[in-house]
Amino acid sequence: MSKNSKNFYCLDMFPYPSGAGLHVGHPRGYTATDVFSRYKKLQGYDILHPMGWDAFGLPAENYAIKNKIHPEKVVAENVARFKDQLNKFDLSYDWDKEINTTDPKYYRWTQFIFLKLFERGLAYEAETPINYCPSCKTGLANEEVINGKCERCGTQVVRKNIRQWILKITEYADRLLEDLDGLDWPEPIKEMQRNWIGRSEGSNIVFDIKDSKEKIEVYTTRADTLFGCTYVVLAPEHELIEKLKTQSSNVKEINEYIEKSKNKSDLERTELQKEKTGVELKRINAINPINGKEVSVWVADYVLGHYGTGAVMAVPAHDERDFEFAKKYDIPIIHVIKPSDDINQDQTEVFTDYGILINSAEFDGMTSAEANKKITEKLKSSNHGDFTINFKLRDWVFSRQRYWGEPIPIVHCEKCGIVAVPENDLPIILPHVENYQPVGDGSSPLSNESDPAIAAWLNTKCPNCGGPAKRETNTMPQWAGSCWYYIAYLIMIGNEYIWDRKKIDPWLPVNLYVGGAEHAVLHLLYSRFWHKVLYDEKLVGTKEPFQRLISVGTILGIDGLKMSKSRGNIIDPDPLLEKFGSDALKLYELYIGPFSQPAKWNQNGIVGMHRFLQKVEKLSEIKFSEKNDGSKIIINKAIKKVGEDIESFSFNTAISTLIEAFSDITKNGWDKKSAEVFLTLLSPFAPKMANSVSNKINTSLSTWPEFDEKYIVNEKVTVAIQINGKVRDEIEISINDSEDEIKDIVLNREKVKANISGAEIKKFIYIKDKIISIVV
RNA sequence: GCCCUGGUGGCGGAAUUGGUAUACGCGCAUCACUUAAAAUGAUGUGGCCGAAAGGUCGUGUGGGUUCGAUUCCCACCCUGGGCACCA
Repeated sequence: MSKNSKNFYCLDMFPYPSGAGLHVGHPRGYTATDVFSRYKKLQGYDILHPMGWDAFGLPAENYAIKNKIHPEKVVAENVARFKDQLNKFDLSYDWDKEINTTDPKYYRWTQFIFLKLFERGLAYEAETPINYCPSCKTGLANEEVINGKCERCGTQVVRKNIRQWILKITEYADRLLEDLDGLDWPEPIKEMQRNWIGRSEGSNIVFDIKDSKEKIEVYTTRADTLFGCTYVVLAPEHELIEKLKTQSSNVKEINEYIEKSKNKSDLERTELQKEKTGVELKRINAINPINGKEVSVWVADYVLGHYGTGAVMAVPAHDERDFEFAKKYDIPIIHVIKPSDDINQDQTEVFTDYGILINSAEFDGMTSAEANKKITEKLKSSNHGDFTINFKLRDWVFSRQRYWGEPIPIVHCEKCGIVAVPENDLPIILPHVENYQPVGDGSSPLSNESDPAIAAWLNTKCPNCGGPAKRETNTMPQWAGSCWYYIAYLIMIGNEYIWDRKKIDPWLPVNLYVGGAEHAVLHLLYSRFWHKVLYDEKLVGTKEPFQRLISVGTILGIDGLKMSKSRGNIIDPDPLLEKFGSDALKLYELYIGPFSQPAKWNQNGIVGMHRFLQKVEKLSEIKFSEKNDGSKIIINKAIKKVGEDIESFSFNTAISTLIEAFSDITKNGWDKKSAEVFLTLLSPFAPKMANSVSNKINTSLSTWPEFDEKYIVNEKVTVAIQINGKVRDEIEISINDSEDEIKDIVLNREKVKANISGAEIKKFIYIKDKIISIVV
């Protein structure tokens, strides 16, 4: 079964129901999807436009801890409040499909998907150094670290070794990258995902070690610079160091250095201002496989252990970092690339661009691209190198040492080790406990056995051998629930969720998905990953979840800054709704500016929309006249323009078209048909007013009108006359007039004659419908 | 540093493939209605010169291509976002 072409799935990124409630910025996206849904419905589509709550996660939990109210209660209260506020906007949501990620019936399936990941070997447990937020007291995913700080609270992240569940998102790196091409998403967001995935084509090159069987394999994208390699560097984590250091004369120094860099956070290690440091593995020499030259071997923390092979060949002449390091430690610098267009370049500096090879034996004179290939091929023939591909994307740290999340459906058995909970035992319900403060030592609050409520949950039987076992106490991150919620709406029947391709396939992929660009590499990457796993499991039928994505621009406070409680610049929609009504507020939400761009709130802006609606209201009092061509032309042009603008999310211009059409027809005279069409065009934006007026004048707004081409084409048009590039006159012409006819008329006009004042006409240009340009 | 946005009146912003820059809304000014104010309606509203007609300068800055550039090209400046020792 595949997507039903009559079905239109119009989806908002579901909100986190925060305690602060809605401000005027939230409904911008909701208003847009509302307009779009209503518009598509008028076109005869079956619309799915659901809403729900992404309610697990830190804010509710932190609020709960602070105010000593259980998160369950906090969430229930916030949801009620949010929903109440949202309803005041008169949005056309299918509330019978309301979902909540904290509902055990819901997270039964979140856990189910985790089991699928586990079965496929895509979820594994590991104790590795990860990013840890000391304030939230939990591990974080790479994507949740912004400039070295916790995405949630802004605290500086530290490195910590904690037992973690990790998802192998890297296994899907290629597909996540490739399938972006087929998506109708904003290019900048695709680009952000591409950069985050960070595919890089290069070569692995093997350096033998002198008087040893060990080898160092490095990754480089610049095999063309291999002749310029004067040392190789191992990351402090590199396992080869253990083997090599015993033979070097400065073991103590090396150990100290490794110990020191272990304690550094990623931020400290990558601080740009920071001077590079490193230690040579003395008496160890590596052999450059291309020319047999011996080079020194170093350990330095400017090389990352988790990328490529954790080792690099250093070419100080053609890499900034190596250059800096080589200068500091007095390592030779050999130039092997010259810029193609500049033979006399100053060879004391670094040159990092591609160019032409020099000092590279038989490769001299080749371009970088050519040499890259040829050098790697030569190495390949002697088993000292090959082409390879690397990704920046790292596996997803998936466990949190926090209470308010989905329990991971795993038990730890003394005999059997890690055992998956059988699907029939799902959901593993998060126990209702009183003590859920985070601990901070890398353990979860759910491992505190001194609390009897926790102990009762924690101690269980192994599903495998029946012996004593303990539940996994880490919980899932907030992103888990939102990874598949667009499917949850489809499989919800009554109050139950039943996974059924017959329900899913007719609606996927989501036709239109609207939300903030801040999720470009978090939610939008994670859910694409899960979706692909579900696709491989044949649990969904499409490779991608969201076909068209539009990002909504943030609405800023009147001070031009992001609205926040602490800045005190939050605009509460309630008084505006009361004074002007939902129609006017929604109109202004969209009229304020281009949809995907940020916009400053202006308290007065809504007034114009209110005035417009008041005028529309008076339509019910006027006497309709006979149809006339003037109004027909206006309304047909409006049908075309408003439809196109809605399709392209240019709501601001759609609304100005409506305003303009209204005042033009008012000047021309309203007939009933024009009024009906106008109200239909208005109805997605201002449904209350449109329907109320339509009732009064006794028409119905059930179908989106089609425009009549013959009223759209202009027969007469006013064009400007330019003389030497300056507008000097304008003239109304019929579009069927020939250029000669027009030339005749134009050149005899008084203003034109005056401006030419007898000079010779060098050129006469007539662009049909647009302009007449005379050059003298 | 790299990648991506955007820069147009007092303000938010319009302008199809290069073709009358400033649509639409806000604000402001004048007028009408009113005892008055609010609300509403009408007219006007980029700068400069001019009584007007009209002229002239104007889309971040400096160049270029073109009969014609907000739009295309080159260099630079600023705003917002993302990434950041990824070899």
